[in-house]
Amino acid sequence: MCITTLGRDFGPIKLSNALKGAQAVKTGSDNHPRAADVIVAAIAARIASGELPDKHPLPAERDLMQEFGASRTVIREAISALSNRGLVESRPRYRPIVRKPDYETVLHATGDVVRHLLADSGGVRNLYRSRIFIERALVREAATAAQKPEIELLREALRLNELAIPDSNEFYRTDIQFHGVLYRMPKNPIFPAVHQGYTSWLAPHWEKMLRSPERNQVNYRAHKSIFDAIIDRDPEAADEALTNHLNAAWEYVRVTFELDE
Amino acid sequence: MCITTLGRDFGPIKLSNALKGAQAVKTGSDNHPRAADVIVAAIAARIASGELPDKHPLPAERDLMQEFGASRTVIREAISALSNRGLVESRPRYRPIVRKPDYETVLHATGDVVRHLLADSGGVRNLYRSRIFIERALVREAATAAQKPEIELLREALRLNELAIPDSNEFYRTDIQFHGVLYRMPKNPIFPAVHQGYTSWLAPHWEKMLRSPERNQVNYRAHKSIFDAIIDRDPEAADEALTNHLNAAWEYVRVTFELDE
DNA sequence: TCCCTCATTTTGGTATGACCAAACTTAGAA
DNA sequence: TTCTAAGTTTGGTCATACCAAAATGAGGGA
Repeated sequence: MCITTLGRDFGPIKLSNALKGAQAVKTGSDNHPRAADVIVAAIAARIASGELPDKHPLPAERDLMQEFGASRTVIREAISALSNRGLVESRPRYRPIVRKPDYETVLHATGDVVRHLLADSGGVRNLYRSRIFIERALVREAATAAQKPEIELLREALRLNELAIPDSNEFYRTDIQFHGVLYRMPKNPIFPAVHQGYTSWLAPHWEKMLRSPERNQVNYRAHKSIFDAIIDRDPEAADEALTNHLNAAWEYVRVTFELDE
Repeated sequence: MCITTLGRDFGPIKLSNALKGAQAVKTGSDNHPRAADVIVAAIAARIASGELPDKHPLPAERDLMQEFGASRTVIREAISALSNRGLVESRPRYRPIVRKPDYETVLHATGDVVRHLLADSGGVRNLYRSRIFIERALVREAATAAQKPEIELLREALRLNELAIPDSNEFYRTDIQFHGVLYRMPKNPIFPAVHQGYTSWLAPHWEKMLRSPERNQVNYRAHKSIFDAIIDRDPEAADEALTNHLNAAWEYVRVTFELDE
């Protein structure tokens, strides 16, 4: 049992200043001598080196505190930081899972902040405009340099999209897939990650939109004309088709949400 | 004074299961009934609403614990989370400063993870390739639709770049500025943020590279040909000039660091 | 023998309370 | 009035404790 005074610790104790400056040679960073940071760095290094393999659980907090000679408070703070940075994935009562970062992780970690940025309509608009910008470049590239296998992937995605016209949910899914093929064409893992970012960040707006086989039909035709322009090796036409398609979609969202511009 | 047993708390207590499920109606989220999350959300909301204005300090931890009726542990965890997400900026011993997120904040918050991704040469290459991809689209856009004021900005940046040829450090800076004008042209805050991401992430590689007035001269001429193509309204030429410029730069880095491909 | 159930042990989530040192505030000296 | 020193917050850290859910293991039924 523990018998203590109930008072808080607002009583200052004045025997300080004796051995000042001897505490933190740890971080090296000028302005961040936090103990947790060292641990974050150490664990991050282990993850990077593969010593803590992907998908494996982190050691127990109580083990870590022994290992690093730190209090549980600090360990938890470190784990929290790792989690927020996306290096580990921590569900509420489970062992945090190591997650070697990939570009999707980065996007995922930022998701929250981005959602904040989208609070005002201008944010959504900017994000969407950037998406148009990227995709225009993607279809141009596709029209210029797409190889047969990629074309076939796109054709297949288009076919599935057509089949899904009657089912709006399925159409939504295949729609994303179709655009996803575009993002995979440059064979650069960054682009699919960006695509996932776009779809997940814009999803709240898109999903609330009313859908219908008629709308789906319109969108499918847009996809088809993009595809046709690509196999025709006509970047200008592809660019224009894509631009029209996405602008029309934006217009639809704009009206639905009664945004300003 | 406090008289306690020295043993840790590994003694399990077995009178559980009685009032289970009565702890956390708070978060609403299925899998994250963490107390800290509620507080994070609450504070984040205040920041978004402007109740906690940008650049103002957060309330003291001890005040927050009263306000939310939570322990200091939880408050700290919440603040740590906010900090990692870039919503507040916390220097070691100072009051955390509220920081309304912008796109640069997002990039900044991810910086660490991205640096991890760049550990292997493939990461750098992918990032750089994505940069080429974006900038190609940017110069195309510029050549197609740039207005006079923007052209003048670009001209000025080019002029400063030329003046800086003898001074490699200055040249490096004006080089970045020149490209920066390109990123600002679409009038979308996302692009400058991306540009900053590129420059800061790639900086470790670029800065170590040996520079010389001769190299600067080459790069300046590349910038000039890009600029010329833009004022000629020739997207193809601009695209090609930019591609050559960045590929040459990559080649230079590749050789310097003896990367694989 | 194998699967399911239940008791036991770990382990994450949270709360207290305490102490230090650096930042902040303020009152008094120059 | 300005500078300085004392006093007061306040962030960083530690140690301890308890709860409840997850993980584990032992025993019983199919």
